[in-house]
Amino acid sequence: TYNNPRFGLLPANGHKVMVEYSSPNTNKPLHLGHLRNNFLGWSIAEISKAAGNEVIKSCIVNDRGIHICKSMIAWKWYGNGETPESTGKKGDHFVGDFYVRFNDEYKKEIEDLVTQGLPLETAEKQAPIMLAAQDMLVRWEAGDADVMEIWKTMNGWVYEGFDTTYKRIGSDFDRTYFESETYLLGKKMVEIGLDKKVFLKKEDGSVWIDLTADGLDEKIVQRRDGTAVYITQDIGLAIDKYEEFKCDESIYVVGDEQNYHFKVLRLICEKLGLPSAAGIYHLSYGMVELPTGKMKSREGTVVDADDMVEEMVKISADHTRELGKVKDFSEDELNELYDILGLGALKFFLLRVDPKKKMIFNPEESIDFHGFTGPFIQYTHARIKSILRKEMPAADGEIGAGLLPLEKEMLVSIEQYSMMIEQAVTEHNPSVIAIYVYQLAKTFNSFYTEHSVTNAESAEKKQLRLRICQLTAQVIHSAMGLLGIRVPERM
RNA sequence: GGUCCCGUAGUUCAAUGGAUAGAAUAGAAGUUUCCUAAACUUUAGAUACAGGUUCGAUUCCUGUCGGGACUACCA
Repeated sequence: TYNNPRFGLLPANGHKVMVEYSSPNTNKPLHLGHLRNNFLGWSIAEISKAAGNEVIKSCIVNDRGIHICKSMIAWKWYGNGETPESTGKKGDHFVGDFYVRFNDEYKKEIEDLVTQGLPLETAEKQAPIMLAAQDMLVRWEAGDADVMEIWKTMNGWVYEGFDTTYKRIGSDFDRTYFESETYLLGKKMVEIGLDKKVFLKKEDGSVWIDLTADGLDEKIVQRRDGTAVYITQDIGLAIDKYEEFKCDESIYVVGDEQNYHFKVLRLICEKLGLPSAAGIYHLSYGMVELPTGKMKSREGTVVDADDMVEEMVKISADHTRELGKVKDFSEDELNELYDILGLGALKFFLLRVDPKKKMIFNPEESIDFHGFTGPFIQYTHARIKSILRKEMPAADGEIGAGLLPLEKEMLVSIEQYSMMIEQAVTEHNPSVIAIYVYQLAKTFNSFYTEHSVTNAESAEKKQLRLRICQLTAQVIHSAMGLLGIRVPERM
């Protein structure tokens, strides 16, 4: 029979898993790379839930550090009291512009110093704007009131911008951590590590760990001036997270450029004897690159996340209007459809490839709406729904004899769904789901062309095919849901 | 210099050491009196190079060439 299908509802694995993703910096807006990160993290979390795990989605906001001080100094020196409101800019873009400004001014200052006869290296260290940023970081860690006020104000602007973007792309978190809250615990661990002789203090006061015995180098964990570096806060965060949730596994969705960082982090946690060490898993995903190479914010070659989303929605709107199939939709219904299609195309594009591999995005060629794409699958769903609006299958039924090849293929394909979820969760790989649901839709389209449902040869055939339609629509809806992609009733 | 990753149709992506290396797109040729042609059908097109292990290599090993990441008192 074909009743009571299992839509990936696997017996509970019973693991408690934390998925950490997004990890934005509060000195610049999100870009295409963040979108891949967000979609991956969100999807991995949902797939893990479907496999029966308890999942906590978390985000670590890198809200402190020298890079944050850079945009703060630039705003203080060149901002003239401007705000996002006064300029009409989105908060994260507003602050990001000052980060760019810092680098421009820094570059100028270096050039000036070099023409004055200083060697480049010295010039880089002595440029006034850089010294000011470093000084500001020290004052930040000391809790200087003026610095804290600028910091809170500017970060507030950025969070407003991020919230808008997250809402737009459907990203959400159960728990948000702030580096400004975890770095102190990290610094405390530096003290403990020194006592345990895991870390060593050099003559100038900087603190290091010697990992040469593990095939790595020496790694700094605290600066000469006593301020924390990136890894310091990550040590604190690992403890914080474990204390709060006691997860079996902590998946960090972070780019492969940080492979070394996570090797070091895990080693340090092990050497400090932290119980969280064993569960650290770095889901190392490949960078999104342009045909010209890596995206670099300093060279203005980043693809902005907000722009990207709006571009995709616009293309889907143009395309929909051109086809003219939903002329009876209201303004709101149309806008919702454009969002569903535009974001669907974008998410599917980023999730259909193996996370481990870097991928190339060519801004000259817009993301496709035909073939191995989100809209292809969404279209298949809409077509099925069109049939089911006319008639639903009876509650029960038998497959009957004389199953045609495409009918059989559909039933087999539908059955495979739960296996695919299992594979996807084991491999931490949403592309398994994307490839599967594409194959399912593709097979359905052949089936649809070959066999009529409403005008089937017999009443039994009609029932069977209606049932196939219903099951296929349900699997598409569910599988696309695991990728964070909605499917329309009509398009 | 050291460590690691990558190189598959014009392009973007697939292939636990196994059969004729799969898709999509761009190209060529077709399919709408009948459930939505964002679809379907047909066609042409690729493993960087040279060795080695193996009954068998896109996959494993060595070398060459080409590309990238990391090796920061950046995050």
